[in-house]
Amino acid sequence: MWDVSWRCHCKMFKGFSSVNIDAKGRLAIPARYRDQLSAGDSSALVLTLNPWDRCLWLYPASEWELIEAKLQGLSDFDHESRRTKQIIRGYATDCAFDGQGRVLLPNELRSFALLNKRTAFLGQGNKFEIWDEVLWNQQRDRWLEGINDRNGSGSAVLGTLSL
Amino acid sequence: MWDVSWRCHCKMFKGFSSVNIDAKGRLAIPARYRDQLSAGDSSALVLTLNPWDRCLWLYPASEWELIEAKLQGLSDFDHESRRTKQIIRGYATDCAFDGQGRVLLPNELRSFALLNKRTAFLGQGNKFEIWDEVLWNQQRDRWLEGINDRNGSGSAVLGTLSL
DNA sequence: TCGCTGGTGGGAAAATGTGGGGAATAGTGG
DNA sequence: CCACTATTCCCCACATTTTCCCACCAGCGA
Repeated sequence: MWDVSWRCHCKMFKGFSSVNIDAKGRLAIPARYRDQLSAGDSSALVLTLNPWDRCLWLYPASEWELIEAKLQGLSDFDHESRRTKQIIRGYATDCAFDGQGRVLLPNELRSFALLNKRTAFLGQGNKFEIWDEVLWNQQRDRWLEGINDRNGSGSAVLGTLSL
Repeated sequence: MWDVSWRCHCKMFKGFSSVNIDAKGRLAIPARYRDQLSAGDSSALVLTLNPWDRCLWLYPASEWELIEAKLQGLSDFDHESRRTKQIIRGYATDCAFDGQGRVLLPNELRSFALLNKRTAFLGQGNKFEIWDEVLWNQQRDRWLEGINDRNGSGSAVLGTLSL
């Protein structure tokens, strides 16, 4: 059995940025994240699909190692696990940013996530999520509306959450 | 399972202040809170949105760590949990105050909370809430009017509360 | 009245976002 | 195997935004 459970990392990514993808398909990483992402010397990044949402995930290479290990541990006999592995690993792409701190998004990934120009860039703990901005706003608003309706009846998970 | 349950903190924030946001989007933190907020040396703060109301939350960085830990514990396989993480973490923004004790509110957050100039600044235990003043007054009045109707029938949660 | 503290405004330097040219590389077909 | 095309990469230059800092005003207590 594998035990690549969650570790405490110095830095968790968080925060929202509205960024543009230029005509060449380059996405400018907000400057405040660049140091964290290129941990030390290597500016190696891994870009892949989010298996649950129409968006991309961007990992620093060091974090990706852990994901890779976790995937390794998933059984091939379980249909769900097999698909997850295939998607996440199958579309994982090495990338790095250029002198201006931009990464070139491969066409396949860009079209999967329906990315055009206006793009939402979200810190999500060990990774970043990259959404088409319109799509992201829709998701967010739907959730925010829903959360009030669910109030009281609330979900089991969130019912106990005190923020 | 995580057990980051509620702890007793030295200081709980409370109290109301009416503040202005200037033309550059800077909010002046009332001076009496500054020492508490910048616990010791670090003036690090985290600003995010309140998922239940149209207002912002301002945490001292140390408090945010606890929230971060709670979010970390939520599973990615549960849809509801995933959204919660995405929203709260996705909009969490590091900030700090400048030499004059002001914080710059990111545009995204300011427009989410419909903030203009007149702003209500409310101590809420481990955090502050930042409301558009008009909106806050409306919410408050509506609540105060409604509470008479609810008397007796009351909510299950509040039913047991003795103040 | 003076001096202090807290709130407000704004200017200028520095950092960041954006576009695009052209060399290098990879991919394609004859 | 070569030539041609398309893509990727790396660099420079410019416009804009952000950040930092200084100056001012208003209120309060001594």
